[in-house]
Amino acid sequence: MPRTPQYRRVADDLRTQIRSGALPAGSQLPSIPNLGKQYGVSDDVAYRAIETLRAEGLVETRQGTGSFVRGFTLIPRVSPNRLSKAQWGSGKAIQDLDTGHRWRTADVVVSETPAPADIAEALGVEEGATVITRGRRYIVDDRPVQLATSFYVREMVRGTAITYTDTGPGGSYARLAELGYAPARFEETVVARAPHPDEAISLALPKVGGMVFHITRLAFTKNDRCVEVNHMVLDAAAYFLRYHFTA
Amino acid sequence: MPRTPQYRRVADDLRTQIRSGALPAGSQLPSIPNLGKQYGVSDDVAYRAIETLRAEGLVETRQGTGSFVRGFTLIPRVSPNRLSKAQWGSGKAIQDLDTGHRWRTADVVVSETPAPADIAEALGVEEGATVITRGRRYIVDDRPVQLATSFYVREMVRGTAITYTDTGPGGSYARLAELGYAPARFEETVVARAPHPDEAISLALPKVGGMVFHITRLAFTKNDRCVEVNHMVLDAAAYFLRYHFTA
DNA sequence: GAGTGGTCTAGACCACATC
DNA sequence: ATGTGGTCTAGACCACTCG
Repeated sequence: MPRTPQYRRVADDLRTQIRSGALPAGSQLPSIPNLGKQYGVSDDVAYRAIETLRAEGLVETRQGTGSFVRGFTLIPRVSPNRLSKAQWGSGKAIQDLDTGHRWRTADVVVSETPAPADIAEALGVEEGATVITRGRRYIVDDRPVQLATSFYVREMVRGTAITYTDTGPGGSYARLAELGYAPARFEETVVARAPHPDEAISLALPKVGGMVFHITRLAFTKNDRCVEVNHMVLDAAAYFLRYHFTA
Repeated sequence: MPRTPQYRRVADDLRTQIRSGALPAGSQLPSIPNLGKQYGVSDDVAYRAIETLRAEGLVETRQGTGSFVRGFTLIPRVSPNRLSKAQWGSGKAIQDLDTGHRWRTADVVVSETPAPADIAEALGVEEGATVITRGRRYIVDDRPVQLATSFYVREMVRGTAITYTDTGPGGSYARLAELGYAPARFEETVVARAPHPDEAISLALPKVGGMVFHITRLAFTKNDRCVEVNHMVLDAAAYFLRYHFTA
């Protein structure tokens, strides 16, 4: 008869209170010393109980302030729609489609770097060849939720607005289309993994238990030329992904 | 100057050894007491270092035996292909496509249950109406990696092979097609979350730090009738997902 | 039985946020 | 200054696995 550990008992009890609504979203949990007293356990056990809930994405902690019940609204990311030609063909930014949230981008940085092996292979250039990279961070409702880095073949995009921090109406796909490289199809690869330390900082993830979606998207022209590689790292607790396809 | 905690130093060092190949896949890590002595920290700190690596999916622990470096081969799950009509139209099982691994299913259980709200809404029946469920577990290379439960409208499939444990050549989609309900398009919704306790057991996930993909797939006929809801729970450390779509 | 992982305590100390 | 989270120790005890 494997008796359930104390930290689990505490976590289970708090989880029940959260799900039942007794502890509504945004409300503050009892402090760690208080939890310890309430349940008759040591502070360390109370800490680990909260750590467990944090790993489950139910609770969010602010240093020196307290732990709070998180809201559950996941951001939809509906793939075929957001990349449809109708979108970027007419000046709309991709993220305008992901409804009901206040978007903004930050820390846009464009640079030239040698291509890592996987990027080079996808883009069809030599490993170490110079490629253009566009990095940026997406912030939704004041919460950093996504990092993205796009890679382009330098000769293809040199001197266009893709190399500016503002790519202009319709974004980079509209610019690629103007160059005769309109994306026709996409391939996305999704893995879930723990964040790297720098990603954990940029996305304000908890030190333990945070997870990210790592999505790699390749954009191909109708001639099957790969014209963009986009590496995205999303806070997995903030998003759901939706895909459509036919039989 | 935020000095890095000890358990992190230990974890970082082990992680480096793993990535560098000094600790190859399958090899055993030093025991917790030994780690503590080596790094001059308490056993508890050594434990938490290993706990961190486990949360990152790098290490796997067997009770009373030791901790071991995990392998990295992810199972591909390529969605449009595996559900193409050509597949189930001609007697092939879906998983035959996911190459290079030894598949088998286990614990197939068919039953009739009252429909939960979300299922009922998707299938277009009353909440609580009786639906057919098909649960099963997928095992790859002797490792349980996926749970799946499909839901069907009872009146639609009663008396067909869908209600048997073996659905016959081409599987349930072939049977639906024979009934005039051939799936024409699919919608998949992906979230990453911590496993429920029962899922953690069925998938043999670590008690802390394990993550699952929860994928909900709806199958629609060409008349936009939803004929199947499929809930899948995948060990997120075992899979990568791939999707194709057009602009 | 000996070695392994897993849980727990009491108390200590640090870092951070708020007043 | 006080209260919050976060890390650490030394030692204890339990459960599991293997020989």
